[in-house]
Amino acid sequence: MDRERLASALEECGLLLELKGENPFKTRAYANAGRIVRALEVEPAEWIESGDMPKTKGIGKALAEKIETLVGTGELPYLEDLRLEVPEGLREWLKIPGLGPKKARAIHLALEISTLGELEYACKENRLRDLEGFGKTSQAKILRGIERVRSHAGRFLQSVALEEAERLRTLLAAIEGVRRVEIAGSVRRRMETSKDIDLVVVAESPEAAMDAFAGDESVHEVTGRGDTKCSVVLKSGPSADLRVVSEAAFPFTLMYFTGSKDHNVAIRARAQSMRLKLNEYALEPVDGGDPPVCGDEAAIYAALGLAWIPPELREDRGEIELAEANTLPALLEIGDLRGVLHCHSSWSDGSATIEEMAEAARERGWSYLGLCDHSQAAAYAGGLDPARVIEQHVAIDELNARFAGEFTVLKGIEVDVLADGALDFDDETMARFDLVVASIHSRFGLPRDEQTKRLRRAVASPWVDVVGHPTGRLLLARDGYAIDLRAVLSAAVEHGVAVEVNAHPRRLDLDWRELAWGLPRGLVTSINPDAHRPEGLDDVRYGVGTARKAGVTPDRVLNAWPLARLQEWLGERKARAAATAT
DNA sequence: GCCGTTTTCGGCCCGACTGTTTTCAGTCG
Repeated sequence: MDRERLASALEECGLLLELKGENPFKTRAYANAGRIVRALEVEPAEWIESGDMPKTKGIGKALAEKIETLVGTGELPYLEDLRLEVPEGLREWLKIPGLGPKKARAIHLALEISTLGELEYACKENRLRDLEGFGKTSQAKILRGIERVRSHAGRFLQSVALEEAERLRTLLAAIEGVRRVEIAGSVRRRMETSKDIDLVVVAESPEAAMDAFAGDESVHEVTGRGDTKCSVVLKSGPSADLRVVSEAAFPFTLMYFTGSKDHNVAIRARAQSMRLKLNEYALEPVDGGDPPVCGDEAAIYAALGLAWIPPELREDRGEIELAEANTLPALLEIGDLRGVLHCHSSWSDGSATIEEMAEAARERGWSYLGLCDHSQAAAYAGGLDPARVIEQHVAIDELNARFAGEFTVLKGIEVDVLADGALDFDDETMARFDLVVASIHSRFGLPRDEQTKRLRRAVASPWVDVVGHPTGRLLLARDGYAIDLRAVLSAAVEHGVAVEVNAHPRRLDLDWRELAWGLPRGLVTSINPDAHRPEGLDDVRYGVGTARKAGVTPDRVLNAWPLARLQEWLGERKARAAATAT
């Protein structure tokens, strides 16, 4: 049993206990255990064998026993029983805004229904309206919520959420009397997907700020409004919350609503241990006395004996300890990028010429572009055969001659990894490239062992410099193929191969959690836009967000290196590969 | 369920908002 499956099983226990109406702290203990497992550095079996498992904070006697059973037998009778007790459809109800475990349970018991469809029907039949604790308004709200669950599954890509958040920030900043406005929440932390958008403002007239926010034409519906908070649903799908606070409270509110929840809990516990109380308005001594003056987030962290923690790292994954020791990484910034690798042109499935792509990269201040069109096996994408490769290289040589050293197009390829792990070209053709990205585009359904073996074999090929979108996931659409990713990452480290962070907002693959696992083991990455048109180059911003979440510093990113260093690295690899091939 | 330098029971982060209620429980972040 791997970490993911163990964590899911524990979290499912927590969820089912919640729906059963158990002690909320008990349910939290299971959810917490799930999080602990997901953040493990080792496989569960090793965790148990080493004897560390029962010693882990948050794992007591009961959880230790259940984890041993799960890992040992692959099953947990306790969970099986819970599943029988709680109908499956009930879990879906929790995605409906305003419907939590207590109310879901109350409806289930009173009306003896348990699916989304039944709930919808019950609302339309006015059966919720007459239930104790419910009414006409909440029935209508639940009905709208069901539609929302169906149409959007409740989460949105970072690209959608960030774009909307930035537009709203601009809108609010332009209002007279608005002194400060910032994006908070998971968008600020650059999560790969977000449920909603959070904004915090300081305004001379909160009314005016909320009026502008609620009245904007992008707003579909105003779902709540009080003295300090206004909630809306946007036409584009996400909901957005605006909070208006005083100048003095601003940094506290910003920090609070940036989260993550786990980070906040840990920070509050730290404050408590220092006899301080932290909330979204202030930091105050428990025993009275003057609260420390905090004009910005950095001052709040400083008052808690910590260095300022970049929002992307606030996930309670060790960042607080680093901040305490003042050893937080100097994270990659978008301005650190010197070029991009892995882009397509009209030679395969891109929509722009090589020159147009190169010019677009130049306009963005970069000095090189790794052109990696598809190889022949990707026939659906117009993959190049060996003859077309030679033609393309002539075209690139001509273009580079015109750039006269001011800009360089690298002769790359996104070579298909065939089902058995072999590359899509023979050594003669492979030897022609400056840069090789190896990706899987077919046979996603292979068994986990075979898929792992396949990609490990590709990583071990001396021609390969970078692994492309290593899991093949499409966010909110398709899970990645079954693979032992950490085995692949370990192989990449062993062979000095980089693993890309595919920056397409639908991919963000490699996942930041796995990248964070690889970094202390020596993993090198590359922020690859995988652009199929010039504007696609701007997707690197999402990849940079992902890299920052993982704690990536510029020295670990191929395309943050100056061209000379990159070429030296690629040249050495190619020389070794050529020697092996003969 | 877990935890413990006030330790084996009693607390576990905490405040705003909503919709239902005449004083509050549930949800959310």
